[in-house]
Amino acid sequence: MNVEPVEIKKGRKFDQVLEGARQVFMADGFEGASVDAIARAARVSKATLYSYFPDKRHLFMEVAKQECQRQADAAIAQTRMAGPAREVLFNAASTMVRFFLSDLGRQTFRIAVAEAERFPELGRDFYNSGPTIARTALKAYLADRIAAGELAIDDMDLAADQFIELCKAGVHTKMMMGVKTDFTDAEIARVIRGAVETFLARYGAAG
Amino acid sequence: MNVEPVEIKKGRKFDQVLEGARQVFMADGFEGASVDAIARAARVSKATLYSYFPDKRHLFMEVAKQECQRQADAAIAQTRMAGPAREVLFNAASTMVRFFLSDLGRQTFRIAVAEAERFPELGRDFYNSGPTIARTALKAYLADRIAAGELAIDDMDLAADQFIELCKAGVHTKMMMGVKTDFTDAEIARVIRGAVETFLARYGAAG
DNA sequence: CCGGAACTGAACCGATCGGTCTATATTCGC
DNA sequence: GCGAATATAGACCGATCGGTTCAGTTCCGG
Repeated sequence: MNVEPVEIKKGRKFDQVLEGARQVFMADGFEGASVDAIARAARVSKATLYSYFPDKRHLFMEVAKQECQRQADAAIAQTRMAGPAREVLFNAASTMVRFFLSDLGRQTFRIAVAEAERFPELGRDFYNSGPTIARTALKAYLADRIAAGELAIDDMDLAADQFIELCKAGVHTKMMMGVKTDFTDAEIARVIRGAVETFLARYGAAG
Repeated sequence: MNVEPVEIKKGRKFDQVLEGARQVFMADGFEGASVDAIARAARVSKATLYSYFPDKRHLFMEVAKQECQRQADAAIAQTRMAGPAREVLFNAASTMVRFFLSDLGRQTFRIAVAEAERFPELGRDFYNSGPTIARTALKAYLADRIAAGELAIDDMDLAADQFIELCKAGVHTKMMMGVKTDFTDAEIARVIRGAVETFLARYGAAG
């Protein structure tokens, strides 16, 4: 009876390989990452690496998929989705903006966009594990507040997408193109407040 | 007496090279494009190509810069920036959304994001020739409507960025990640209307 | 402590790529 | 039509990369 019932994959260094690959892929992208560099980072021989994965592409896909799940879980756990709209939306916006601007968020987005054409299914996985999760959670909350009479929304899908997009205003594109990489708390707060205010101006159930 | 008085750069095939490079770079990105493929597309020998540009990197930068200028000019010429807010914003949103969703817009954005880390100055050039132009024009118009009493905006930079971002709601990320690549006119119209409505709900000078 | 599975490191392979070079051919000003 | 500038095709080079192979070493359950 094995203490570790998992480990379906045979081999001791499996996790090492994935972790090394994660580091190098996230830092250098798919093309930029060499298999030798990954093997080095994982402190594993190339032969071992290739005993787990048939090729570089599959290794990348595995890392990407795993990374998506990790992000989605973290994001969901972090945000409390109950209570008055202004406060909850503020927290949600805060979480989103800070994720967009984090190293992880930046690298993930960059890789997803850059590799989506090479790996069609990868883009879909990224999207469904990231934006879709946030959107679904947000929509559920919005429905709740509509029922509570606090919001009035005709097109919930559009509203959710607009809110997410508003959280990028002025910072996301700038960062993705390297124009500005560091933002002060004041700058971030401005974007967050602006997103919430604009969203509520449109969808708040004004008297 | 030459019919073509231009050709400041020495060499007859200069434009051919740039045009070929444009095609291949836009189709395959920086890494994906091989110099041989570019020479082939330009119907020029590699030696000729290298007589104009010291290396692949410089060639790419030149193409990128030129492409940015072309886009900015087209966008500005296309949009009429005068008159009532709802109508002008509708037109502006229409132009922006359709550019985002065009092949050119998609490829440009993808390359800018993918290569911004490798070429820091490239990202800046892209941004300053693209989003900045749109933002500046938009801000000028907004100022005009504020003076006319039609809009009330405290933070014009944020407002302009929000409007641009609203034009991406639900379509841009989806397309960049390959989740959905074709959009019906109805879907596009929905995003445009939504952007204008939300923007005006927040910034319209309500009675 | 044995035997087999897992791992190693490094050499190796074939392909691709960016870039150079050369010998020849074409163009163009004068 | 001459001579210089420019263009050509393609061989070539060195480097890198993904992936394989192999002889030897380490690990681990029984």
